[in-house]
Amino acid sequence: MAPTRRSSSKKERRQESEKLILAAAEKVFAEAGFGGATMQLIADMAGLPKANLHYYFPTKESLYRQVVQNIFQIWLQAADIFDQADGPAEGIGAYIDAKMEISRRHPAGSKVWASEVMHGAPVIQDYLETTLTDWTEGRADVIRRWIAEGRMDDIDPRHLLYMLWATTQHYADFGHQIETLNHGAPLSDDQWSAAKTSVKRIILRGIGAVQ
Amino acid sequence: MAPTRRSSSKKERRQESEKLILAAAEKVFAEAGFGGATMQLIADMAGLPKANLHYYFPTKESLYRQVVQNIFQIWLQAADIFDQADGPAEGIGAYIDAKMEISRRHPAGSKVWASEVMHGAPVIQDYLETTLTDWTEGRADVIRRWIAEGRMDDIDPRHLLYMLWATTQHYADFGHQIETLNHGAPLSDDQWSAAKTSVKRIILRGIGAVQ
DNA sequence: GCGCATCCTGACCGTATGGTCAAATTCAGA
DNA sequence: TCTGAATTTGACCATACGGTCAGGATGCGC
Repeated sequence: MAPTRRSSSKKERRQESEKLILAAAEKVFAEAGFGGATMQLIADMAGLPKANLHYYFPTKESLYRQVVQNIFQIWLQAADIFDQADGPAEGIGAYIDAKMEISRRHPAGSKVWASEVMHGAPVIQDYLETTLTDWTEGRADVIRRWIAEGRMDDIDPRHLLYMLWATTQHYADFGHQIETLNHGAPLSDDQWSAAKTSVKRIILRGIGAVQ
Repeated sequence: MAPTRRSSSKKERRQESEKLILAAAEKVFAEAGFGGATMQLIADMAGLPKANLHYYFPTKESLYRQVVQNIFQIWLQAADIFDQADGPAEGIGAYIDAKMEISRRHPAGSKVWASEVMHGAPVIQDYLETTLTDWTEGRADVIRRWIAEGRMDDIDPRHLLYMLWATTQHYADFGHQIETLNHGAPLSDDQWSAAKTSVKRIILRGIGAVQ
């Protein structure tokens, strides 16, 4: 009745190892890119011998694929907010908040995703064509409904979505540049808050959803 | 009096060779990242033997550095428009147009720049700290003046600039994603035009520079 | 035509990388 | 305590990469 020790079953330990490796891999892939990352570096960051990585993930590419997929999941979750809102000011505002928070808490993931897409999405092209396409069209419909209801200006939903993605992810992907322009210091709580406010204000007023 | 042959002096030929190599390098670095790019690939794309590359550029890093610097120059040139304008609607509008055009005509360069910054700007950190910092502060002053003159709302100039960069460069850096969401086709002339219009409309109204 | 500097390139080298493997270790279940 | 499956790991391998170099080709100035 008590085959579980203090903390872990066999499966749990396996999942923990995978999680540890994936976290290290995300960092290294973000910092060096797929080509610049080495299994040795990831192993060192995870505090494991290199051969152990290949026990859990047979190839570098399979490890990378898993990292990218995990990021994509986080992306999609944050997007649910969009639907639960009943108007553009609330929905898009909450979406901006959520994506800014991801950029702040999960910058490495954002960079890996950006890198993957920039290089032509060699690994997750199928996701772009299926899940992302579906999601985008769904949200575009919501936006079109808002426009039809007169709750915002007549803006092309696609370009609005691109702007939302671009603006929020910029704070993660170009975080280093922003930090440099901030006298070398990471954005403070207040500065992050100001960033969110600025982005929301400009976009929501820009599409005629407020005022 | 006619030491120049049909087309080229010694120096001119050298410059042409360097240009050819730099063009190939930009493409390969954009597609594969610094780590994923190989001198052999660049050589093949330029139609030259690998050893020839090392004659013009001693190391991979020196070649990469040159590519990044060239992109930065194009960036800065486009920014002059900002100053020549006498108000935010005109100045920022023209800046958006210019940067969108660069994203369209020079996507590889934009990707290389994004990749460089995302990886912590190992090669052009000094540019960020000097030239880009100066440029940014100069433009922020212009924006503050416009605000003081009541020609636009009171927006933090930094976050406005980040939004301009993010939005315009997104069309280059995430061009593949945009293409996929456009049923696999590159944006047409009309779609590019619509993109520019959307971006300008949202931002200029968002900051209270028009209407 | 000659001499010299520039330019070009095939062959080569040391290193680092992704990946393999077989032997050692751990550990749940009987 | 015993057994077998899961896990861990140091040593190893083939390959690909950045970079070198010596020798050959080219073309300008005289």
